[in-house]
Amino acid sequence: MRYWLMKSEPDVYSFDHLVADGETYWDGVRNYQARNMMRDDMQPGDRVLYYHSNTKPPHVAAVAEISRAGYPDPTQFDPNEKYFDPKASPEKPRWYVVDLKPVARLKQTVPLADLKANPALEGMLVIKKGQRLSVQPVDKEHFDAVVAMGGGLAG
DNA sequence: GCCAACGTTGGC
DNA sequence: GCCAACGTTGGC
Repeated sequence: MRYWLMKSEPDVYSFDHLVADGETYWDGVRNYQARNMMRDDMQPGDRVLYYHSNTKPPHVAAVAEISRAGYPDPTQFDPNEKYFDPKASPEKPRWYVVDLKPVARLKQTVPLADLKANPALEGMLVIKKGQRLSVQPVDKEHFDAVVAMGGGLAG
């Protein structure tokens, strides 16, 4: 099993929204590095730190789980979609999604500043300056440390 | 609102 | 194939 961090702007798609939906496909990723991870590396059962970006403060909010491995992003084929890609076709898809379902909130959210302040998280991608990848691999040790910083899983 | 970081595009 | 221009991300 692998561990990941996925960023979402809470105004766009918060963890609460995921809970309300029960499950979602993670559409709209248009970055090749992130695409490759979703297409090639993510497997059902993998655990995900659900990170809220572009909010004050940015923070890890919850844990989610991959519920379906990578498959072509349906939004790339639809001209009415924001994420339509004219260079993609069902025969030659460019972009991939995974399905995600909620596991649980952390008892307390963990702000980015706290992640940066924890020496045990040295090397974690999300705390690096200029790191914009919206899907990132996370070491198990780092994953467990972040969950512990959040007081464990709620409920 | 600013701007650093960085990925992508397109002219040459 | 280089690289300048441009667009986006996302913290601050």
